[in-house]
This record gives sequence, C-alpha cells and structure tokens, in this order.
Amino acid sequence: MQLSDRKWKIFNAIIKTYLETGEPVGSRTISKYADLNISSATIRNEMADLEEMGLIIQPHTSAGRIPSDKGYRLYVDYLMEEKEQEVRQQQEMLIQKQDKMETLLKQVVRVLANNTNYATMISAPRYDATKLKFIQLSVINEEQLLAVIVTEGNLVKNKMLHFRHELNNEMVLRLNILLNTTLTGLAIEQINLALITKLKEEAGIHSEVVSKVLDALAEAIQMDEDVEIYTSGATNIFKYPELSDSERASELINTFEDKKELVSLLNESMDSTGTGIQVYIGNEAPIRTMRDCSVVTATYELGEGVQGTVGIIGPKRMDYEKVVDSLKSLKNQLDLIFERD
Amino acid sequence: MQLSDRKWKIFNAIIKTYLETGEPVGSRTISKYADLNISSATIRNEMADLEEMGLIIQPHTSAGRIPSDKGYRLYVDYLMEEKEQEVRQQQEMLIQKQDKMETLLKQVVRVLANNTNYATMISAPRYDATKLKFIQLSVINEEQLLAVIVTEGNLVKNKMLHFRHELNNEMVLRLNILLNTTLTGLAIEQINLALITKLKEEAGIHSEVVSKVLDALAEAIQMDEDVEIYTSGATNIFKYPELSDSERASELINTFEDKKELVSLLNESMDSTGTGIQVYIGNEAPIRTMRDCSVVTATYELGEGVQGTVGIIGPKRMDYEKVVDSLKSLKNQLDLIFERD
DNA sequence: ATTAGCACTCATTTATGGAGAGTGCTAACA
DNA sequence: TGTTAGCACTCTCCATAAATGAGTGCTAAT
Repeated sequence: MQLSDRKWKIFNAIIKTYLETGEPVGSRTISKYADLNISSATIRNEMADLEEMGLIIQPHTSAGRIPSDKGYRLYVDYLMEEKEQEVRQQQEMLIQKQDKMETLLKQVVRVLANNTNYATMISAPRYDATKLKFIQLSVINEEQLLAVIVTEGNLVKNKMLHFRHELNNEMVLRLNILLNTTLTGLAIEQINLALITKLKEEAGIHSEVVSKVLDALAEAIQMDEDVEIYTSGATNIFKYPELSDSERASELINTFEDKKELVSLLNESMDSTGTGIQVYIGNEAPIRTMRDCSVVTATYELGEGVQGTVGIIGPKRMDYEKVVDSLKSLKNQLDLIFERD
Repeated sequence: MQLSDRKWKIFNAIIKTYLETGEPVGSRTISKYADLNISSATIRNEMADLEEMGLIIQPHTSAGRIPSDKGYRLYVDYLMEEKEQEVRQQQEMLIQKQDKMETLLKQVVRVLANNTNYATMISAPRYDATKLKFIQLSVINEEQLLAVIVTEGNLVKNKMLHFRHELNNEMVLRLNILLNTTLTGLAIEQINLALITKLKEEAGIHSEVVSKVLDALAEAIQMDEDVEIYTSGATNIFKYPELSDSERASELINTFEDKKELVSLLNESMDSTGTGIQVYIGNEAPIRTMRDCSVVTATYELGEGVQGTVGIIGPKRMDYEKVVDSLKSLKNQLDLIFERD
C-alpha cells in the first residue's frame, strides 16, 4: 500500500487539523490548507480513496472525516521514524534530584502532567534486578524486628517481622554483619538456593530468623510488583470532550485509582521495547477502559538493565510529537540523575 | 423556632423521601406517607410554612420541595442527638491489623468506600504527639547516612542524610546508642532546646551530625503534616447525578488528587471535635469544590491524645445514619487495633 | 486529471405544543 | 378554626417538526 505524494499530503493535513480541533474535517477545510492548491472536489475524490484504504472514517454520511486507528498508527509510525535522527530543541522540565525514590517519582509525574495536559503514570524501577546496597535489622521490642532494605538508587523498603521467641541484641548484630557481608552488591535474582543454604548454615541456631528475613525480602519485592506506581493529572481527561462523559470518565479515573491494570500495561511495555518509546492506540493497549485513548510509554534506565516505565495517557488525538519529545527529554534527565548515583 | 409535632413529621418525611429518591418531593407523595392521614392540601399549607422558615426550598415554581442546607443541619443535629444513647447493631467491616501503618490506612479507606459507596479519606495519626520508639542511623556510603525513625503505632519514616566529611562506623554506632537512650519514649514535642543542647554536648565533635539528624526528624514530620493522607472511591461520586456533571466532577476529583485541601479539612475537624463525629453540610466545609457535598468525619485515637481523622464525602443527600454508624463502628475497631499495640 | 455545480443526507438547532406534576388560592365543610 | 376539595396557573420535560448548514457523491464541463 503506497500513498501517492498528494494523498500523503492530504492525509497529513487531515490528521494535523483533527488533532487540533477534535472535529471531523471536511474537504473544503483541507482545500484551504497551505501549499496545497487543489479544489475541494478533487480532495473529496482522494478522501474517498483514503477511506477505502481504511485510514480515515466518516462518523456518518455527510460529515467530515476523522482518522481511524489504522490512520493514527500510520501517522505515528512515520513520525517516530522521522524523529529517530532528528534531535530537536527539547523543552526542559525541571526535575530535581531527590533523596528518596518515591519523592522523585511523584515529582516526575506531577511535572509531566502539568507540562502535557494529559494523565501520567510512572512505575518504580523493577526491583529484582537491582542490586542490594544494604540491609539493617533493628530490634524494636522483644518480639519484633524491623528490617530496612536499601537498594541501588536509594530505594528504601521496610518490613516489620514478628517472632515468638525472644530476640537479643547481640544476635541481631551478628546477623546484620553476616547478611551485609554476604548479600551486599548482589542483585535479588542472584540470591539463589545455594546461597541461602550457606547463609543458614553460618547463622547456626538462628537460621530461622534468616529465613524469615529472606521471606520478608521476597515478599516486599512481590508487593512492589503489584503496587508501586504513581499517577498524576487524572483530571486532565476532562479537558477532552470525547473522554469526559460520565460513563467513560468514571471508568478511566477508576482505572487510575486502582492502578493494578496500569502496572501490567507498563510492565508489558517495558518487556517489549527494551528501552525505546512505544505508542498504543485505542485497543492496542490491553486495558479495555482505554479503548478511546492512546498511551505513550518510555522506559528509563537505572544502570545495568534495571528499568522502569513512564507513560502518558490522552485522547487518541493527542499531540504525539510533543508527547514523544517530552518523554525523550524526561528519559534523558532520569538516566542522568540515576547515573551519578 | 419550635416545630409543631405535625410539622416535624412532615419535614422528616420530606427529608427521608428526598434522601432516597434525590428528586423534589411534592405534597401528594407525603400525604400517602404512612401514619400521616392528612390531605395534600393541608400539607401544602404546612410546607409553605416550612419554606418560610428556610428549612426547605422550591427549585422552581410548581416543583416539589427539597431540603435546604439549614434543613439538613436540623435533621443531622437531631439525628446525632438521638444516636448518642442508642447503640445500634453495627455492620462489621473487616479491618485486619497490619504491620505497617500505611497498609492499614489504605485498607481502611478502601473498605469504607466499598461499604458506603461514597468517597473516603483518612489522615495518618498526628506525628508530633506520638512517642518515639526507635531511631536507627546506618552508613550507606562514605557520605550518606540513612536515618530510620519508628514511632508508636509502628509508623516508619526514613530519610537520607548527606555529609561532606567522611563517616565512620564506630561513630555512628555510638551515636545510635546515644540517640536511643536519650530520645526513646519521648513525644516529639518533648524534644526541646535544653535536650538538644545536652545531646550535642555529649556527642562532642559529632554534634554537627546530631543537629542534622534532628533537623531531618523535624523535616520528616513537617512533610507528613502536608502529605500523609489516603483516599479511595473517588469515582463513587459518579453514582450521584447531582455531582457528576463534567464541571463539578472534575473539580472534585482534582481536590482528591491534590489532597492538600483535604488535609486542612481533616485537621480542622480533628481540632474542633476532639474525638467525636462531625458533619459539614455544603459550604460549612472550607473547601469550595465541595459546596454541593456533605462531609462526615470521625477522629480515631492511638493512645494518649495521638489521633487522626477519617472522613466520608458524598452528596448532601447522603445516608447520614448509615454513614455515622459506619464511622462509629470503624472508629471502635481502629481504637481497638491501636490499643493492643 | 481537475473542477464547478447540484441534489441529497444527516446532525444540530430552534420552535412549538402537549402532558404531567405540583403549587397557591378560594370556597366549602365539620 | 382547622381541614379539604377543586381549580386555575406555572413550570419542566418530552416529543415532534421545521429550518439550518456542513459536507458528501456524482455528473458534466473544462
């Protein structure tokens, strides 16, 4: 399927105009379009062809045309290709380094939402590939231990552990040393059975505590996979009439509040792209409530394959160029911030 | 302003009916109301009186009546008075004890939102009156310390500290002992200047570290006052037509996402009621976007004056009885959970 | 191959005219 | 004197109809 030069120009004009106005665009509008001196009648003929190709759609007879999902896809693919080389002047967003990952991520989504006027989300870096930096067990009282786990990138987790028998300070001190000397610098996935057995052996009679700590560690990670995601600007969807009728808006905002589905989307995007930018148009995203939206995601890196994903959700007629630029710029900044860590 | 018995009955019938249907209620509807054998004409006369008193309103000529804010207020005041003694069969909500405060609070709002079909929020217990349980400084690398702060009720905070000069393990160990022996068991507000001076003295050349730790502590607390609030069920507002037009819904959900204003509301409610249940009707709440809502709050306790607030936001015609019951039940459970801590 | 012209289609807007619900008032009644 | 039936009146809420206008597809002329 090859588009003639003129067809391409017309198609482009339709997309551009529709992105701006959000309303079906007719042949006369296009005929007035700059550097295109053709009458509306001719354009009508061309549009009929484009429609037959499935690139544009008529919402009803005697209305203008709007891009189909396939049309958007073509446009975006072309756009991305073109962008590949071109390094544009990127608008700077002010992301400041933060001590705590959580604060940083919240800031990122907030700034991004304000900049783009779309809804945004970000997933915390995937934990199981991150290296352990530090473990600290502290005695809270006779039956409780607090385990603090710090990983590369200063992701801090804490988990409370309960024991039946009494804990004594000295033992905990020895365990701390043991755990740190053995585990520090390892990625979570490197902690295998052999290592665990060895640890337990060395811990002697306290092996039960060791296994509880490791369980806790695993559990803490598991929990994160499920939950750790931040969103912002959900209400931006009200700025786009095609999304803001009660029904749709409610569903969408619900998806945002729940976050569960968002996690799977971000994870999928991360797995499939490695480190690029990905666009889901309408039903391409695996979330039903987003069938009228487009989602653009980017994966950021935190050294050695450890990565998270940031995403922007808007109407299908979102400003893809701007969004892609914003994400690229953001991605660079994040990579930078994590680099000097 | 004294209501005759009959006027009261009519007023009550109007409120009850309106709470159910959400539509203006007319004289004929009331005349069919059980144990009230009066003709519609008579009721019309009474209603005219009630309207003059400002208790009910006519949205337009020849429509039924709806309660005014003043009317709701009267109803709620009476309701609360009546409830005071009566201990009703309270529906149980399943709140499970959790290790971490955050998890617990999130669970609470979720369950509450599901139970009531309104939007819910909860503020973490106020920090500055809580007693310190434990402080732990850990060396992360040459220039960074991780401070972990645990308070009563197992609220865990961590904060990363940066230093120019090198840190050594021994010093940190000594500081840990010093901080814990001195501060454990104290409420934050008890850490006064005298104590600080004494601490610094004992720390000798490491007094700089001490003051940084204390700063961090203060800052961590400050931050909490601003942010620590959890919400759930924001999308429930779409279940009530009077709140779910684009404009209103957008504003409301925004308020929920922002949380800043919610904090001030919850704090105010806590200050003014001590430990009871409070109802804000329409503009009584200090948040403009909630002018069409009612808010019911309850303060829960966590031993010795440490308290947080939980709130429910719904349309003005919310089911106050049910909401108050739910909150009371919840309050009891929370008090119980924290008690055995 | 392009374009002007025209008939035709459909969403959107504006008027119009009940139907229904509910009121306020008056006059009759117990 | 309090209560009620009756009635005219006032609104909102629909549904239907008519006018508008944007945009198309097709045909015939250039």
